[in-house]
Amino acid sequence: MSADITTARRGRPRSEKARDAIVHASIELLLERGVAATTVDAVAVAAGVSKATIYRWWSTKETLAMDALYQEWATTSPAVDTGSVRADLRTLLCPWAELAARRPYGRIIAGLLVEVVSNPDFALEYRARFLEHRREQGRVILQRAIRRGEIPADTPIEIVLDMLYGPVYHRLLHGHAPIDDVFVCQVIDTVLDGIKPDPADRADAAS
Amino acid sequence: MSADITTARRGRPRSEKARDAIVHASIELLLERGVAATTVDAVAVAAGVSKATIYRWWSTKETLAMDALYQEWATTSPAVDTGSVRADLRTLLCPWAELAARRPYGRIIAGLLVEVVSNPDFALEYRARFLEHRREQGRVILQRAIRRGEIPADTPIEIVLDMLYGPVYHRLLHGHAPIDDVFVCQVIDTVLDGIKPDPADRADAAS
Amino acid sequence: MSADITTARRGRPRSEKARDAIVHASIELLLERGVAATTVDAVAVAAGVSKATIYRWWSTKETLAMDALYQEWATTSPAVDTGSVRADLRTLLCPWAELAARRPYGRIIAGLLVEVVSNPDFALEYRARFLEHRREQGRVILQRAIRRGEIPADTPIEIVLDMLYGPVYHRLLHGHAPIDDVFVCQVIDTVLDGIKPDPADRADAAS
Amino acid sequence: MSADITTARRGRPRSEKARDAIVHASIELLLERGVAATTVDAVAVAAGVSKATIYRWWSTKETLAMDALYQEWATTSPAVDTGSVRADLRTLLCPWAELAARRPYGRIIAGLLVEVVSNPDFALEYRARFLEHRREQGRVILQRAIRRGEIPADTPIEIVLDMLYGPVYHRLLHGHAPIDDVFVCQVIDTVLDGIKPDPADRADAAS
DNA sequence: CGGTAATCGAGACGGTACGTCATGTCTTACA
DNA sequence: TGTAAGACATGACGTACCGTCTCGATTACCG
Repeated sequence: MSADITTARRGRPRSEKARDAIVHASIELLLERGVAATTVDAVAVAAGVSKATIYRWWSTKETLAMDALYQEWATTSPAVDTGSVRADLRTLLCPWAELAARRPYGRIIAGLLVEVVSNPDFALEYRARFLEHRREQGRVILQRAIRRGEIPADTPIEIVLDMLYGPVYHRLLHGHAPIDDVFVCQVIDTVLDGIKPDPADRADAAS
Repeated sequence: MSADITTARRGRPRSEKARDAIVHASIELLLERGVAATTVDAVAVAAGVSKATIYRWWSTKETLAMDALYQEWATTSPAVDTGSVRADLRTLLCPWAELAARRPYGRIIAGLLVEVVSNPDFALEYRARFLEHRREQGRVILQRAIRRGEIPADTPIEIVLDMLYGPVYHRLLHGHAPIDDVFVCQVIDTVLDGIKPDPADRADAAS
Repeated sequence: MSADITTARRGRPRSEKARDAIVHASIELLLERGVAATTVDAVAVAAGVSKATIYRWWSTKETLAMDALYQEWATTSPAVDTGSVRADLRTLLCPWAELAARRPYGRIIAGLLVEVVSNPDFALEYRARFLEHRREQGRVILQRAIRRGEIPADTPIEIVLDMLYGPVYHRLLHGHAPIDDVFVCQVIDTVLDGIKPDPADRADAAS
Repeated sequence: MSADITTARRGRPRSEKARDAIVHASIELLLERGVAATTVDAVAVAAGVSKATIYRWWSTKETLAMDALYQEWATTSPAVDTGSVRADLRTLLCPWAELAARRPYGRIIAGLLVEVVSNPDFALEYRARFLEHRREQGRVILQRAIRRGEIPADTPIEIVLDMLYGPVYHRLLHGHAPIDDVFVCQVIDTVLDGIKPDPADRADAAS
């Protein structure tokens, strides 16, 4: 990942100032206009940088958009152990949902999803950086809950994760309803209540 | 809404053959390549139609993509009354999920969402045609379930709808896991079980 | 040219009103914008006529422009016999030059010449209607002058005609200098004086 | 006018190879088809160049056509002093007329005149490059002839120039007769003889 | 402290799709 | 059959963006 500190690199070193300016300009333009309407030329101008410098470090506009989004999106609240699943999940999801709602990140995510659904390599990279990291934190919480006996041992964890993140992404991308704490808490509650049901109610589920 | 049957329309009438060819060619190209990589020229050639004819009826590529997707997507299974919520929801969601999984519709939807998150007018139209119609059917089912006493009267219906559709869209757009009947049924079961919880478990929910 | 009055033509007869409106609208638009910038649609709208009606009677825009120009341009002052070549030529050329100078006919002529230099059939038609008619009148004057003994019998008539019309067209098309009576008369005088020179001056012409 | 030799020019320098290829391809296509039928796309393909590169340097097709024509047309025979007006004018006009007759330059000129008669700015530029340069050489010859006493001091030089160039352009654009040395020499002779007439013949000219 | 080498800015380049526009044809219903 | 209305195929237009490239200038290290 990081260059060997003893390996001296020849030539002029990469300008960190330029990198920061590019990522910063990108995120602003992307949030304002979305991926499609953000041109690399515009980023270059806004960052006070040459277009060649951008393409030297990012092979496509989407790769740059991914890095730019990651910069903001990766503020990871560690999966703290509060003692209860419910609180753990709230601690995990609420700050993230708040972040998602604060600015139109949906514009960038939608643009990246276009690439995800068509470009398998990009999809791998995208999921690793934006989905898997957060899912892993949820997974830890759920497994801890199993150990604690809060939820059944046969809980379908992957599906539960989709039920926690899916509704938030749904509103983020479609914009038909707001993403607020009430919404997130209700989702968490319903999921948690749903995975430890009263057996008596499930009589008709077998049909 | 309907044209006056006695009012003769002047001029050459619109070619329905051309319209069909355009929509057909579009859906094929869109599924194959996605919205961004589908060019209007390519649609025109594939449909054996002039580019001008396309632009006469669809102002943007996204509008055309919406119409093309709608053609396939709008196969509405009416919200039949099977007698139980669980079966009603399965009848509603399973065929739709199967359809969604059969071909890469995610490619088109992602392309349309790009427009949705940036263009409010388009978003209204999109939601009316692709979200609201299906949500309304789910709403009917849930309200019937309330009348039957299967679920509480204070069930937060809109959130429940997001919990039913959101996870499916999540997998459709991110492609991290398959959309099969097991998944859809599990989502339905968890949601239904979650909205009629044992009151005793909710002690900490009030905080 | 004209339809046989005894031949009964089936169906609706051609609308002379439409023909006039088309030619009239054409000439106005052509003078205002030139041939290239005048669209057939615009002519149709201005004439209150269908585009199909225009194409029924004129196969191309240029053909229509030719007819429209001819309408105005064909005001033929008959080659009157005043008794002297000089006066005959003035009577022939001055009114025509005045007409040419009154409105920007050069715009239409330039547009037609584009077709002339590339389309031999059009060139034949154009020359027959716009050049040959006027040249013939000049030819008659010059031949009369030969019979009268005003100019030599071996006068190269075709070249003389080019020397009379060429300078006027030159100014008409290039617009570098005005076309007025002084100019036209000077051209006539110089040509007439040039074709009956003092033989003594031509000593070096043989080299 | 000339760039400061010490001022280093930033960025990739303009490709002279591309410029030459564009002008070359243009002149060939223009001569073959005329201005209207020459598409910028065709020029780009023939020159092995991007369309954007053409539009970067030439704002319109006509501007490009002007540059392309100028490349060939600007072969200036300097106004040599042979000792007699007649020979001077022949030396000036005959090679030019030969050039004009060799290939269908009329096709290009007609196309440019369309712009000349409608676009005043273009007209200025066109006249400066294609008319004025040659007229100036004729002017020099005629003024030298006045000093020598070969022609009257009050010779209307501008009109004489129109009488020398006009007939050639007339045949070039209308194509009704060939442009050969006999024609050009006859024009020169007639004009020269016409501007030093026998005063006795001009009796009726004053009216 | 001068050479080497990678970076940077500027901006021209080939390529490709865009959405518009004009031409000339065709298809209706009406006169 | 001629006409108005207007949809149609064709194809060029001029613009815009992408990602590559070629310059001269800059900035480190390395010898």
